[in-house]
Amino acid sequence: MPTIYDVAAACGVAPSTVSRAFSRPGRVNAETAARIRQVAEEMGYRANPLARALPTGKTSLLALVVSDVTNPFYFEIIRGAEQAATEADYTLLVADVHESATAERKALERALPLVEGVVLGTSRMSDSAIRVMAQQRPTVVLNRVLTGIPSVITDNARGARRAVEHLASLEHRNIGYLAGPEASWADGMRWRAMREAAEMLDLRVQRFGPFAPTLTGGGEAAPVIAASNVTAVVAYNDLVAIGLMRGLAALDVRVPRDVSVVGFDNIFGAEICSPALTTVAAPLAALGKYAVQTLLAGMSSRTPPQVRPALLPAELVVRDSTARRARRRRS
Amino acid sequence: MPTIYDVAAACGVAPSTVSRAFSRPGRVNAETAARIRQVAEEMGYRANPLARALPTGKTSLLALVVSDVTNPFYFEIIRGAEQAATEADYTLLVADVHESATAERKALERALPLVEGVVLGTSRMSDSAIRVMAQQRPTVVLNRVLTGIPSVITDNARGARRAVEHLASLEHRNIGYLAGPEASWADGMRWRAMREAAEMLDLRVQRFGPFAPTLTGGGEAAPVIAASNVTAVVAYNDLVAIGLMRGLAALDVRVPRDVSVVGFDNIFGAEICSPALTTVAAPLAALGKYAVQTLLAGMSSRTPPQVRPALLPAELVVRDSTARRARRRRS
DNA sequence: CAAGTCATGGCAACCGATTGCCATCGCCGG
DNA sequence: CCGGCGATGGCAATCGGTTGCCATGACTTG
Repeated sequence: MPTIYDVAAACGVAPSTVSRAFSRPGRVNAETAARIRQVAEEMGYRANPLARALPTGKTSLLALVVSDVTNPFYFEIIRGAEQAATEADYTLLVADVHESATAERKALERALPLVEGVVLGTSRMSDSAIRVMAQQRPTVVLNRVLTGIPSVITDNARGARRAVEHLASLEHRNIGYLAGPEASWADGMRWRAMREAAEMLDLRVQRFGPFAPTLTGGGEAAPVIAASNVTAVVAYNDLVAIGLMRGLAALDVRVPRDVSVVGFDNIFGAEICSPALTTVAAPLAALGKYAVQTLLAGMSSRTPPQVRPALLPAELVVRDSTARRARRRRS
Repeated sequence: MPTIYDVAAACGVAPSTVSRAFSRPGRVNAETAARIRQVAEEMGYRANPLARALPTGKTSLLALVVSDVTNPFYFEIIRGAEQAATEADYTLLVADVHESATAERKALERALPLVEGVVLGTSRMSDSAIRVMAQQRPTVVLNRVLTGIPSVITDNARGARRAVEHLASLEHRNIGYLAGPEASWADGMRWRAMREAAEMLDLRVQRFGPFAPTLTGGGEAAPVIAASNVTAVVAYNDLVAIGLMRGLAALDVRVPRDVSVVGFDNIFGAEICSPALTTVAAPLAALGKYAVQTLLAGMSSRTPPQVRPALLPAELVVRDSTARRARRRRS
């Protein structure tokens, strides 16, 4: 690999001039610069990003920390984030932390010195740990609010409201909520919004769980729901909802005939499962993209910007897992 | 951030000694080393990976290039790869190239100087381009064979054979294959193995397509299949198979009653779609893990190892999308 | 006791870029 | 004709580790 020294020698100029020909366009004579670039091109010169990063700190690397890469929730987020990063000439480092707070710390420890900024997808770390992190590197948090730290969140309240309204319009009066992890900020939001919406519409809501935010977790909820008197269920997320539907099917409870089910997030899979899942669609790609853009914005301006969390709209996608309440529950 | 110079000053030794205390355990007096480590610990010293990487080239970074992060095919591969990387104290850089050869080149160009090695998930690049790449950095190719370059592949031939045998045992005599992208190495393998297996069992196979390896691609295949005389279809991959099933459902062709469908890969979604998909399960996590391990092995030994591609077994997972051939096709 | 070996630590070059500061030169206005 | 300014290019320090080589001193061995 040729270096600026090689190019400089070939051009008969100093290395610093070569460097400036690339990074300080106006700083060097136009003709000289053109000649240098020409020669560099011919020699196949590429700047070594490590060498550049050492004195400047500009690695052009951003980290996206996700709790579980195999969770379809992240697919579109990753893609959106990567797109925004690429557009800004950054490379995205996706770190999977396997739902473990310790793995998360280790992954961050490893990646932090390399990256210029961090996007924390639904982190399992404590607020204070995140704040410590945010002092080391510009940070944006996804789907969680920490005062003082920029965050991008889905408008879950609105989504939950839509879901409850939808169920109410189908004459459900008795709704269940399948709770996710206690530590989940989104879970709290969703539950609260549901309760409020239910109160407005004069419905009854019950909380079940917590359950693991996985297919298995949803499956475990099935007997609980089957034994309850709710005619509709809103699940913490799509994975749980799908797991629940499969569990209910195994118990011979039909969806949506006997029980209506609504999920959250609209992940890949919500559409292909059977019955296709009615769900509150989170703007996943936009979430990832906007998070990275916010991060980059915060990195370029010296002043910590954006005090308020950015709220991205959620919409209800009605599919086949919700239906008008049956006259009576099956025995 | 304290540096080795700070630690050295605090200990009254030379920076080189501090460096060796960490990287050359035996090279420095045990007591001195212990003292240095102690002081370093107290000062919160962390080696700067950039500074270390500059002279040594050891970035502890590996790249995994995937054609599309949102393709569920990659989820487990990514996880397996990341696990193997983490175990070896490496960090995995996942690059999404959006199914575009040019984006792939650009992403590689950006990442290559940073990483010590590359795993190419189903690459869209030409063989020669890959060979050029492989000269720059140790490379392992996934699901594709290039002589001279280590590769890890699924035993598609065996999988395809199993699929055909399964269909034969269900009395299907007339089988269709939904082809994937022309450029796909796996597509060629699967089709060839199917033909051979069909010949052995005295079945008839027809090739349809190519179709895009997506849900949409599968949907587009539905009318073609409906109009054909095959009673069973093997699709290029699960995404196509699921798309096909949805398309057939829309045309009122029932699966598996009218047509049996088999996919490839056993992605997330194969299990939750309806009917649950019978598919040739690729050992996805193992594939990713083994690819990284092969890469690391190749990096440590100076000699290019492993001439033969590693063949990982594929198994048929029988679910609900295949059934005994009906007496007659619906009109 | 002399010569050789080993353990230990320091010096300084090096990786490849960036950048503050200085030198040179041409040109301009006074 | 002189002082000053802008344009241009070079020098050398710097980022933070790594490592080849050398110096020192202790210990072993014949």
